[in-house]
Amino acid sequence: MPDHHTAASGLKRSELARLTGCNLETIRYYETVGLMPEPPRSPAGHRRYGAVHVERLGFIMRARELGFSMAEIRGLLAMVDRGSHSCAEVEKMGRHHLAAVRAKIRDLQNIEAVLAETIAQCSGSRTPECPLLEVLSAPPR
Amino acid sequence: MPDHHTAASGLKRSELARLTGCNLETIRYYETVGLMPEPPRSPAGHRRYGAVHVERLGFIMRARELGFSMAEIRGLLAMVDRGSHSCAEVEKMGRHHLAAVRAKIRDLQNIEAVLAETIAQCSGSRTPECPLLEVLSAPPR
DNA sequence: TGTACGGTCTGTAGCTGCTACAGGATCAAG
DNA sequence: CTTGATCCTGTAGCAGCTACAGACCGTACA
Repeated sequence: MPDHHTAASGLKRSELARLTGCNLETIRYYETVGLMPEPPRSPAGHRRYGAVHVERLGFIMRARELGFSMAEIRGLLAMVDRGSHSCAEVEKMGRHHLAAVRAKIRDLQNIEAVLAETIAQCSGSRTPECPLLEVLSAPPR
Repeated sequence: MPDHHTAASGLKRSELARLTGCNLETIRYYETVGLMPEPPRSPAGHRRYGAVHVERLGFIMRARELGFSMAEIRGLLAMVDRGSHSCAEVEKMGRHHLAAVRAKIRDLQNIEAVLAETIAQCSGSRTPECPLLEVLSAPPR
């Protein structure tokens, strides 16, 4: 069997990308901004990733999926690295982010209500002018 | 009475900003990207805005508040300018945008659920490790 | 008339979180 | 040994602004 890359040699960037589902270029981006550690290089200068990098990238991607900003992720990773992460500190960040998410949901729900209401008036198509354009054109009373 | 700016002379940029609540620099930005028309200039090259610009900027700001993208606003403004805007076309854009808003709400609600659930486990603080960090560290099963 | 202070002008760089090239080096298969 | 895929770096672009530098301008006060 073709055992190209042993544990010692490590994964190529494209392999890490496939494995994690992360975009190829995004990996390099995470390295340049310091979220991902710079991996060791092959003699020719090619990146060789290990299990550490797979885990780290997974962490970052899950955090991104939960909407954490890069700055927040940096903070989370720092706590992980320190090892002695106080759960309270992590929880605080989590609560803070949760509040932001809820605020965003409320904003969008307001938008949704206005849009839905306005468009509902539209659908009769009996009205002479377009209600949506009227809402946008009118000063907010 | 100090009638500085008559209808003929027009508003300064800072006045338009104050009047509409729009950021000063943003007005120039909207001009460079073609959302706002270039205003006439005073002999010294200073912008002089009229009622047209006040209305236009209001339209843009209300559309932005409803979450329309610049491209969409460009489309809406084009319809307004054509005058012969088919309400059906506007409605279609509106519905499309509404769908996008609802999708975003759903995404955020999923995030909210995961975060809230995880953090709830946190608050006991009896657990040895932080549940949020565990969720982020664990592969998605 | 001078001068001080603020407003306005332009161009350009920065922000977030990526994505997409160009142009060169390198690797792996045939 | 050649070909094609992959890798490398640096750089520019996207949305939607925001902020600064450095040069003008315009007005109030003395």
